[in-house]
Formats: sequence, C-alpha cells, structure tokens
Amino acid sequence: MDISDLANSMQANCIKAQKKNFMPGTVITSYMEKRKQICILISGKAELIRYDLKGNKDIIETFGPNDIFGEVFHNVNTNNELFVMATKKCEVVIFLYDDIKIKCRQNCSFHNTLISNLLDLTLNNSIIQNTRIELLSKRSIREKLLSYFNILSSKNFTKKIEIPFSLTSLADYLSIDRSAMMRELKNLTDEGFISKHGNKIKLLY
Amino acid sequence: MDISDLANSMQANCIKAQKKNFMPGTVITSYMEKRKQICILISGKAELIRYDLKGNKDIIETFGPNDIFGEVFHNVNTNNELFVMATKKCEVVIFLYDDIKIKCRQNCSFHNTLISNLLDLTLNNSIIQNTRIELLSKRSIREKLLSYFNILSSKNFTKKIEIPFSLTSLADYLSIDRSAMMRELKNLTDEGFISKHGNKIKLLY
DNA sequence: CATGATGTGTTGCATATGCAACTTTTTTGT
DNA sequence: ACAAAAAAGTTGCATATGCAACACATCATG
Repeated sequence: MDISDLANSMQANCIKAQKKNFMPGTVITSYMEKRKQICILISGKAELIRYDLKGNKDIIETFGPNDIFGEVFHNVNTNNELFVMATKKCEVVIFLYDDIKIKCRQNCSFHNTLISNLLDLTLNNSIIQNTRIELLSKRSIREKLLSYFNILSSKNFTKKIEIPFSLTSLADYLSIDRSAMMRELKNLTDEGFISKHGNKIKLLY
Repeated sequence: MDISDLANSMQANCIKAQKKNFMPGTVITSYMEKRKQICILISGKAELIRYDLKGNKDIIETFGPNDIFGEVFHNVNTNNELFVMATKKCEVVIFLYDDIKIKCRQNCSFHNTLISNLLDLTLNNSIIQNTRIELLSKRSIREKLLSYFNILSSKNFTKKIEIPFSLTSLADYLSIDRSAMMRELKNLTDEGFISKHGNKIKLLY
C-alpha cells in the first residue's frame, strides 16, 4: 500500500480522517503541543516555517507529494511556534494520532493495518532523516557534496547522476551557502573529480 | 509500555525475538541490505561505525540504553558496510522487521500492540532526529550552541541548564570542532550571553 | 595509590566558507 | 510572446572555524 492508497482507505474507512484543500499562502497547520496531528500531503507543495526572534522567516523543511508531517515528528518548544504553509495548491489528509491509537485497542482490523502502514512510513522517514544527518555531519562542503553524489550514484547504480531538484534546493538541503557550493562544484570540476552540465553530474573517480 | 517492557514482552510472547549479550569490542550487528534487523539496546553502550575509503573509523551514531537501531533506519549503500560495535557490555534484543509484519497479518493481538509500540518508538526517534537536523542546519557554531541551549532550557523550564553529556560529546553531536566550540563558549561568556561552570550553563538573556 | 585514559581548556595558523552584490540564463505565468 | 520570477553562475572580502599541538584536570581500574 502506498501513501495515497493509505490516505484513500483512511477516508473510506475512518470517519475521523478528513481531506482538505489549501490555497498558496494559507496555513495548513500550526504545531502546538499536545495536539498530535498527522498530515499527509497528497499533492502540492508546502513548507514548515518559523519566525525567529528578529521576525525572519526560517524555512525548516519543505514538503512535496507523499510527504508526511505533523507535531508528532517535531519537538515543539513553547517559545516559538511552527507553521506549515502551502506554497502551491495542496490536497492534505489530516487525522489525529490519538484517534488511530484508541481505535486500535478495540482491535479494529483496518486500524491495525493502518498503524502498520504508518510504521512503514515513519521508518522510511527515518531513513531519509538519517541520510540527511549523515550529510550534515560532514565538516566541509566538498565532503557534503561528494557524499551526496555517492549516495545518489550507488542508489541508481551509475556514475552519471542527476540532481533531483534545483541546485539552490541542494544548497538548502546540505545547509550550505549556495555561492560557496557553486564555487566548490567548480573546484571539483577543475580538479577532475567530476564533470558537470547543469544539474547532471558525472563522477570521474 | 516503555521500551524495556516491550523487549520483555517480546521475549515472553514472540519466539522470533532473542536477547543476546555482547562484550566490549564485539560486533552486535552489521547492516546489510534486505536483512531488516531491528535491535533494542537494553543496557550498555554501542556505536554505529563505518570504515571510510582511507580506512578511518567513522562514528556515525552512538547508542545507549533504550536506543533502537537496525538496517530499517538507515539507507544501506552497497559500497560501504555499517557496523554496530559494543563499547561497553551490552544486552540487546534482536528481531526481524518482516517477522512482526507477517505475524500481524494473522491478526495476532500481541503483534498489533507490538507494532503500535514500535510506531511510538520510531515517532520518538523522529523527534530526536528532527531536533538534531535543525541544530546541524545552523550555519555557525554560535547559532548551534544557542539553539541547543534554548531547546534544553525550554524543555526544563529553566535558564540554568546542565549539558547531559561531556562537552566532547556535545561537539560531536553538533558536528563541530571541539576546540572551536570551546572558543565560542568563551566568546559567549565574555560577551555576557551565558555564564559557564564546567557543563553547567546559565543563560543570561 | 599509581597509571593510563578521557575530558577540559587554550592558542596560532591557514583557509574554507559565509555574505553581499552582481550578471546572465532559464522557467513560469498571463 | 512577454514580463516577472526563479535559478544559475561569478567574484571579492572578512572572518569563523577546522586543525594541530599543547598543558592540565579528572576519572576509572587494577
């Protein structure tokens, strides 16, 4: 069962889950303690943001189709609230974590498979997070880039890789300055480690 | 149900789970594709390591009592194998992810609650991971430290915080050079943002 | 209590990288 | 097809930070 099947069967089986639409610029949910909302993004784009002490917008995470988010995934500090805001038209399935847990005690078979599927989703999430942590832990831009390329390369069994999003997003993902990243990509090219055309990169080692 | 209850009831109910002991320096498990092992550390200390291309030992993660680990949490690349090695005497409960999933389809009630508890564990894991990602995403040592202090502070509702591990470990956790961190702690003290005695820190803002 | 291991604290140095400020190219929306 | 927005690409500069190499304190273990 993939994530949209899951969302659909939730709608069909579970009265507590609801599908909602959001226009760009509107708030899908705000994270607050004890609410334990879980959201599945069916289509569209959204971002998890916070306004820091100076009022600057701080983009913590970006979401696309099939991403799952909600308070249960984050440590909610009392002092600074988190929002998820739609950047494109969004279709979202929303439900409460406690609802699926309570139902499950009644041993409803659908809810058991639901929880089982949620477990798969969160484990998958874990893999994605661990990958990012490993990359962010690298001390230099060069290491971050090469590690990222290696992961992409071994995942697709090829030395010719294509970055699946914009270079700007890649810099955000690796949490490095974009211009510094561009400079390092140039260095890697000049030193013969890679060749690069747009976001297509060939590993030469 | 906490994690050690979970491990105990698995032992009592599920023939497929086994409890094992490991001496310091021995390998608890090696991550390899498709094996899908899940391990719960009951007692002791262990670390997730990899030997990089040059043969350097690379500590990816450290585990203590109640931590959960295994292939299902990591993206296993074919080229470099991951090991979990005991650094102190360890008691570990080990089982296979597929086993608990298969059993569950037979709608065995124990396995349903087991999966439900595993979901809790992995969600908790997610929170921990997301917290770390947010810290690692900060661009400067100062930001990393202050963000970390803020989290600790708002978690315990006090400006007087105590770092729950050694400063050396803190530097590892934030993935920064230890001496550079010490320097920045000194700067923060000199500039009046914090006062510090050992690993006890008072926020002055 | 002796000794080795681990953690803390400090400093000098070289440079990698963040930041700001641009131009050019590509994509998007009407 | 045009304008506007987003992304890509480049460069100069200041400095934050990694690295290496110390001394000293504290902890653990036999």
